[in-house]
Amino acid sequence: MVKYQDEALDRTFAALSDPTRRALLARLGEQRSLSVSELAAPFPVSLPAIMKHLDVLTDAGLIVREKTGRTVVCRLTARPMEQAMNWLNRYAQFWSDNLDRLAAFVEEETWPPPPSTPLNARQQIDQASRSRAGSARGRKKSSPPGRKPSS
Amino acid sequence: MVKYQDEALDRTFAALSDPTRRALLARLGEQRSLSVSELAAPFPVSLPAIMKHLDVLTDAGLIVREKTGRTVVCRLTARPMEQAMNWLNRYAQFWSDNLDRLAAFVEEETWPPPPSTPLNARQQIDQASRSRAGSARGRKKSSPPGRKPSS
DNA sequence: CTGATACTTAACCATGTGGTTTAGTATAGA
DNA sequence: TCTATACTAAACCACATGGTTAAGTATCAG
Repeated sequence: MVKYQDEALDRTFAALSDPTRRALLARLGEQRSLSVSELAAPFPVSLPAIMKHLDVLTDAGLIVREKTGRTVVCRLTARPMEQAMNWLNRYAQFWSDNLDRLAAFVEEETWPPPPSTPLNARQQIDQASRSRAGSARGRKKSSPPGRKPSS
Repeated sequence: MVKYQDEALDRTFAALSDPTRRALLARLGEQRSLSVSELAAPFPVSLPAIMKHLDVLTDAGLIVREKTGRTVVCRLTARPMEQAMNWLNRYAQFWSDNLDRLAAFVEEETWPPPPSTPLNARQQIDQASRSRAGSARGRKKSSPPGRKPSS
């Protein structure tokens, strides 16, 4: 039943797992619509390589392409991203919960400084993620208000 | 500079792109700690196959394994998930923004019926996506923008 | 018509992924 | 000590991925 969603998630996460593709999406996020060659220009790989990435993104439903004359412009679509977000959100509090227990010995690592946290979009989302956002980065942080799910 | 993060995202998204691995994570979310064989039991694949999945998850930093005697238990860690969330969040409104412009002709597609909308997490997100959420699943069957490759 | 531009297809290659079976190591228990 | 249990390692396979080069096809500009 939830199978279609499942496959959509597969493709979405798989599509997002490549830095080139994430960069492509990011550019489309800023420019809203770019031709294939404009899109490909900044990357050090061949056009066909970019084409394949665009195929993957199209396949995942993350972008659409429309041809006008001989040029093809790409634009973002959002639904799959949403699904991905939903999946992550669904388990978010479980993770934060576990994180608290693990925090002790996982808190080393090589993290770069808080990277801009650029958008206000964060504000909406933060309502859902604050509970762990705090504990995860600023560890220490006593038990977050997040509810204890199991047991 | 942001390179480490980048690779971490690669691995995180890649790890999440497999349904078996998502299911493993989900179970760990509910049980908090399970042995390798307990973890593997419900799945129709061989133990070594599960082992490989666990390798991938470990590699992505999504779980940790600790050995006690001859059994190995797995637990979740949360940071990579957070990063993934952050990445998605960062672009969330760009997408919804673009989606609004696209809504018109993207509203076909083959999406399954509104599937349970399981968590309240959705409510927060909806603030960002509502505007298109409605129009997006109208499903009207116009011209499928899905690529017409040949000819 | 000619040629450049914009994209697509095809063929190929190296590597990675998800799975198998088979064999191994290590610990718990009789 | 012997054996079952719990996990790991190795070798192999089919197929997907990310890249290449080279050869199309289609459209716009002269």
